[in-house]
Amino acid sequence: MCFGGFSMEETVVGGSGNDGGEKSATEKSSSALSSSPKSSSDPVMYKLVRVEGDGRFVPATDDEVMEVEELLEDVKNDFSTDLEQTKDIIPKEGTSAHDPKLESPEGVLGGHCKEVEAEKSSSCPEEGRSSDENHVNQPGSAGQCSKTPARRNKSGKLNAAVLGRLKPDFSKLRGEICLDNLSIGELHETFKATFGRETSVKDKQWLKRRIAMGLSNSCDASTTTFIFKDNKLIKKGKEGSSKSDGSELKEPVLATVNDKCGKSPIGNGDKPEGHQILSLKKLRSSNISESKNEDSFTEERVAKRLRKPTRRYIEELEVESRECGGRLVLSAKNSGHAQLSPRSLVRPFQNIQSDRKAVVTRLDSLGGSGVQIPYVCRIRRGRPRENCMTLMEFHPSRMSMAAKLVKEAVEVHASRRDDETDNGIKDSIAPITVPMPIRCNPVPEPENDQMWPVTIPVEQEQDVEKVLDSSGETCDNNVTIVPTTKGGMRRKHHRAWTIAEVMKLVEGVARYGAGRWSEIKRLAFASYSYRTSVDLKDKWRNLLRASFARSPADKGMNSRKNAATPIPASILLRVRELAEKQA
DNA sequence: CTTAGGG
DNA sequence: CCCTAAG
Repeated sequence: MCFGGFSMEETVVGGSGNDGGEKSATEKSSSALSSSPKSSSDPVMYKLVRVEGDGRFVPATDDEVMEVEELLEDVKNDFSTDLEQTKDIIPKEGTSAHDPKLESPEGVLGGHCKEVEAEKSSSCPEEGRSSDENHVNQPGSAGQCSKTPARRNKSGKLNAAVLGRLKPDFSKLRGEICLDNLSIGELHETFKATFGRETSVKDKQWLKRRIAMGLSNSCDASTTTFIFKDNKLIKKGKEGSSKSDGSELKEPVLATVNDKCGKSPIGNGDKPEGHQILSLKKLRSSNISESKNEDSFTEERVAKRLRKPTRRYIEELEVESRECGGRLVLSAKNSGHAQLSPRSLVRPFQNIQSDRKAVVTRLDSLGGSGVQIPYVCRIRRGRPRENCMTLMEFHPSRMSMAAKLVKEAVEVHASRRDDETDNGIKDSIAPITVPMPIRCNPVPEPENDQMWPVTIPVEQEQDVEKVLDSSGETCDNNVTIVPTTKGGMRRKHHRAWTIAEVMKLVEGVARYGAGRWSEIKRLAFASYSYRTSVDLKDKWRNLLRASFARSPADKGMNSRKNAATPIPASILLRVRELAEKQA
């Protein structure tokens, strides 16, 4: 679980999001910092402190304490071991890990805790490992790559624990895992520990793949140099492809995955926005490679998937992910919220700010508004005009309503800008204001269907069309939901063609020729920003069909009530002429 | 991005 | 109407 990061230390950090520019964070520190790893049964006391920019610990305020209290309350019993490890996640100046557990022969774990600090600002895997040399005080530590994953998994486990109030079973995640030998129940446990959520899937194979991928999903598998073999991660390539050495494979099952990936996508401390975005890229790809097509998944496949999945693929993935308690960004985040606190839903934006790691966000600067929105893939690129009602109907999922609304708001915003550009209308756009309470009123006016108090210019052409539109089909309220295969749903916004539009289209075809759709759109359809060139083409196709089909004889179609714009025969005739002329 | 064609 | 493969 490399996103929706909600590890203990992060939670605490988030709880004190009152750093007014001052780089400070609140973290808890263990009063038993020096305790040995085996003393996990010892009573441990935790004190909430803020870490100032210089590393000093400052006692937390009462508010801060209260912020985290209930969280800790719920989980502290489960964290006898977790907290033990957390202490090494919380970097402390000059503290070196004495934990023998943390000093594996490879120095894998010993080094990483230092790196955490510097990782805050380190960069993307493709750019190579960040060379924040100043922080690595670990002589003879193993390759940098191997450190991070170890931490990641550790954090991942913490996340899982906090998110799902689950007791992570580290023994299952530590060391080599032979998923083959696990029973369904054990697989479920492992799954739980890996993803922080339950699963009811009984399919052993599926579980194994999920878990395997889950453990390796922190980066795009295609960029790794590891492959799966017998449910173990094996480094492929020159350096000992499948050493039976064992020592090399012990920890690596968890720790090797990120060879090239570098740092953990999980948030540490104050992360620059850029970092989040980069992480998200990884998240997306990992999501993609993680699920779907489970059946055709093979070991090598991890490294094989190079082609960027199509949008539809992603959508379907989203659906699937939802169905099985998905790990997709939003779903996962939301499920986490649901379990964490109902307040989350009430104040989504505060959460974004205070629990930055819990809500995967990106900074969106559409219209210069600079809104921080939950990261979602924009499925719609064209005309995202769905109003709230249809939206809600469409997404009965656990996807956070707030997230959806914000998403749509931004999309609408974006589309509006497109429209303006199309029409050459320039106007300043008011900053998006996202209402905290979720209220949606169906707005009939199509060009005003954004549900946000956003000031946006209205094209005057709309009024023109309203006049011309005999059928009164001006609003695209009629966004129908069409079922797709795979059981998913897809929005289909329909906007009936008016006679005026058809006439313009015919005229455009006559003038510019069929096929020059972009020309026609630009010159004859400048007013109708919602008609794309593809729409024109489709409509023309339909017109052709209609004109040729109906000309021989006006057959029984008449009885049918053609409420939707019965195209006048004259136009049809014209269409036929044009078609023959061009053919 | 545009066009063409399938769904 | 939507999606995608080709220019």
